[in-house]
Amino acid sequence: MTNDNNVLTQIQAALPGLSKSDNKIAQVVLADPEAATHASIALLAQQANVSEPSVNRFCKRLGATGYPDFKIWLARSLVAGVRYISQVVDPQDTVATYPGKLVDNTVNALLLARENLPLDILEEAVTHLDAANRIYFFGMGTSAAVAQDAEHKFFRFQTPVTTHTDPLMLRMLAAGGCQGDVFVFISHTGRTEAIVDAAVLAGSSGATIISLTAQGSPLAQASHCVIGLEASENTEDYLPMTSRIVHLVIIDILVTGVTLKRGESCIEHLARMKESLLPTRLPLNRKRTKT
Amino acid sequence: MTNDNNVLTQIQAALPGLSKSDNKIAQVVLADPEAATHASIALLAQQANVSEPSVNRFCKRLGATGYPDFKIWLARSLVAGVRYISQVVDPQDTVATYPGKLVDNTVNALLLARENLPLDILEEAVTHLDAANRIYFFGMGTSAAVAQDAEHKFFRFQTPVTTHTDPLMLRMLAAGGCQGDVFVFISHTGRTEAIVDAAVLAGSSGATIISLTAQGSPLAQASHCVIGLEASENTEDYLPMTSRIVHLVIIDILVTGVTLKRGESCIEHLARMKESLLPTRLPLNRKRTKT
DNA sequence: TTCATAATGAAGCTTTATTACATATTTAGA
DNA sequence: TCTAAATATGTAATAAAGCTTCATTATGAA
Repeated sequence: MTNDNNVLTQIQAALPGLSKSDNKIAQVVLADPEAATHASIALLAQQANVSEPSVNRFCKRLGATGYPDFKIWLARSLVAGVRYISQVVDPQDTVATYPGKLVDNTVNALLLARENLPLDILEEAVTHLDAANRIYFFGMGTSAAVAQDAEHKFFRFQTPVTTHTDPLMLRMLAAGGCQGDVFVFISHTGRTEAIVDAAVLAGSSGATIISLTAQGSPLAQASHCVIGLEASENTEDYLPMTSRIVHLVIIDILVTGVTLKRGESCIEHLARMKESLLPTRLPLNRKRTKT
Repeated sequence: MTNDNNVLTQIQAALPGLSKSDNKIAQVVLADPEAATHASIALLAQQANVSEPSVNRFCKRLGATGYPDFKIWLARSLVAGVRYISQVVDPQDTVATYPGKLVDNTVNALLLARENLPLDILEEAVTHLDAANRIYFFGMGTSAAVAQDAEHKFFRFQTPVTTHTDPLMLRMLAAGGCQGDVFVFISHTGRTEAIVDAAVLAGSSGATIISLTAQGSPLAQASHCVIGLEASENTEDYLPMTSRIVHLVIIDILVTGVTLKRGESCIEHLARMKESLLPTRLPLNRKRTKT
């Protein structure tokens, strides 16, 4: 198999340059990939009106070693009934269909991100964050919630952390940055003017600038350490959905990275913090009445 | 196959009651499911030190029609290299391993949630939110970020929305609730005292109480409409990670539900809001220098 | 200990997939 | 427009893989 291990998108991409027989096979597979995983080569050949060797050749051309191997790859492109292709919610959708689509899209975005995780850059970011004297998270709009989540996780380390959304605060803080400060800018588009301006300002202040944003965007260009993500296609029509989820998982990765770097003592510290919350919790299954 | 279409968890669950040979086969499969999907029945039998018919019987006992069918089910339990079983990050992990594990766990949590989406309750929640005169989101700790995200999405509808974390505010707002108010409580554990107290207070105020929390928790018991999620096992050791992601996707579902319910005019409204942000964005790829 | 029951493996059989080769189709050049 | 090479497709034989039957071995209850 090639580096793209999703057979369905691969078939779809190859569709234009396919021969007559291959095209017929592709149609049958795309029409019902689920069924194809259970069909024998004879059945699939019959459904596509081609010979069995044609099916075999089709599989090999796609990079599989043969038909059974192809079926395995195909099965892996179907996640528990999830089509590994982004699905757009449209007005015809009902409660029976759109929730699954939304989950599927999120899962797809995560799987895509997983394949393109920039491990070296993540490691670099972890090193910066671990060594930081002070960490600032900046995000606006949807990314404000991501920044808040990041703060909530990072404040558990001994390093001081703050989160800001006010553009004026951003400018002042950015201008006042110094060696040992780490600024983390979070922006899906990487084109929010206030964020980019602050990043540029911070760039000439001696602070380290990490950004969680779109590859190649103005924000990315203004950063020392870019955790760049491929923008997903058509799923962010009116509200950013999948991108913020991916950002949050990246935050998880950074937090975990710092935790691992600091070792045992840090884990004890985390355990103590968790313990501190116990008195705020009710026992499980104790029904509360009037208070 | 049975109703549980994840072979790995199924094997793990069946492990105790397995015969000697079956156990050996199960060990080999669990040790490297990826490899098992590519192995022939002869190879797998050899690796497990059992005969080929034993492998065949093992597959049938698990509900497959035979070995090839078993391999297909197995492949579907491995999503693009993702093990459909939660993996714990341990101190031996490096940057090459833990990021993938974290993504995998998140994907698994989402797929688990997808299979157990309470569609009728989601629809009910959408109906309440659509009809609300006023919406309040309450969440503390990690759930504060989820609540903020929810506010950021819901404020786009014409309904007034606010988010709060202050326990005193919670109590006052809850006590002052009235018909037409919708309170959305977000809590992973469902046992945060301040949240549960507020929910109980709000319960006798005429307002509608929706909660996004653990099934059967005290918070769930105090709510009219519980979007309950199965707590994931061992992945939330020191920091809540996957649960908040699932909550965010549920928020997406609720937002989308209300959008669909309101129809065309609402989409136009969303488009206008999106358009309003354009002036805050820099053009793509324009490099910023000093500002 | 003995008998019944379940588990396992060996050998042959069936199904399924692959290869080799022949035929048809397309494409490029004269 | 025709011809020749290259490519695509199908037929038939071959090889591989998986399955079934039955004999043997292990296990457990009386």
